[in-house]
Amino acid sequence: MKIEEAIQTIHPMGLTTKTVVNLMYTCRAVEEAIQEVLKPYGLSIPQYNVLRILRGQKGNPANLSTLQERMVDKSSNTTRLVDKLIKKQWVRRQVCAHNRRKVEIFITTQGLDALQTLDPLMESNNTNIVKNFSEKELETLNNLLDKLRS
Amino acid sequence: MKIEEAIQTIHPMGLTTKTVVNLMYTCRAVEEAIQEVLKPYGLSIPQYNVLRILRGQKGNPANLSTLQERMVDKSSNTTRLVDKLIKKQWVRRQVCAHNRRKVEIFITTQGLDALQTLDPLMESNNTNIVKNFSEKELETLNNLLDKLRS
DNA sequence: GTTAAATAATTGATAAAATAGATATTCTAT
DNA sequence: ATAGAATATCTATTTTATCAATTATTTAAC
Repeated sequence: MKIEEAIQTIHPMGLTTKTVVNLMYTCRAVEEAIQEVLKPYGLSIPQYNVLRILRGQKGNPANLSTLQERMVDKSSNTTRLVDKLIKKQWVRRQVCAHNRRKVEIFITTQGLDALQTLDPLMESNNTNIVKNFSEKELETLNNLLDKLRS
Repeated sequence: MKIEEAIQTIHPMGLTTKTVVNLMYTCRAVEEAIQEVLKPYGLSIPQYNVLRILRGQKGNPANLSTLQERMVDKSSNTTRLVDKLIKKQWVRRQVCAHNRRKVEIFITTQGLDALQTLDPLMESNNTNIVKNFSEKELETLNNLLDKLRS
């Protein structure tokens, strides 16, 4: 469905505005699908994102500021977000020995287990989202998105 | 900047996952820029979106459910969102005469004025976002986004 | 016509997120 | 060694979002 049809706009938008609206609208649609996958596990998208970053550390901890830098959604209070994950026992927090302003955050075994359960669900969800795309189209889309941020 | 670089991922992602992450990351970047434009006016993106929909009605009111359908971000409580706009005196609400379960929402003159002030700011922000794109590239991007939702 | 089901919106209770300001620690320059 | 700036995180507050339950009205069935 074309974006004008999707949001039922009466008056045609300029190509520029249309592109921005389309990006946001499409992103929401994708996020809704992801949220559905995460919901049974009581995880929000930013929380899942943090777990993924921590797993990527391969045993090394990450500071709060490192997490913040790498997060897709940089907004909000990362301390609180991590609090929630600690409550679920999926991550662990300890003060950094070398710089006591810093805090080191580790993913726990239980956190890794949760991710492992989610991996195939996420993978199949993502695959489903792009199911109509050729590899070339995906490359094109990625390049255009990269360009939009430059 | 390529997406892997932007989020500093150590391990390369599959093309599928990469595309989904890229979409979300790029959307956040665009939204941040828009929020900066709206911030001085005390407007959130969904609130702005509602004002735009109401202006599109050209004097005709919209029901809450209509707003919800057309909103880019369908989440959240539309009643309360409209409450905020009423408090700012940018919209007006009245019970629908034909179907008293329904409510009719109108944009006020002050709301139209606010939008008119915002129009050039938004336009130039959007133009800036897509400044490196040819018309053809924009068409391609829109088509790919449309396809992603299908 | 009266009851039951369906629709439209609101309200209330939690939970989550955003923002600004405060606290603690380290670094730098004197 | 100490004051001031910079860094890193945390806390408190406000705002938004989520979800279920409630109210009000209309439609449909009998």
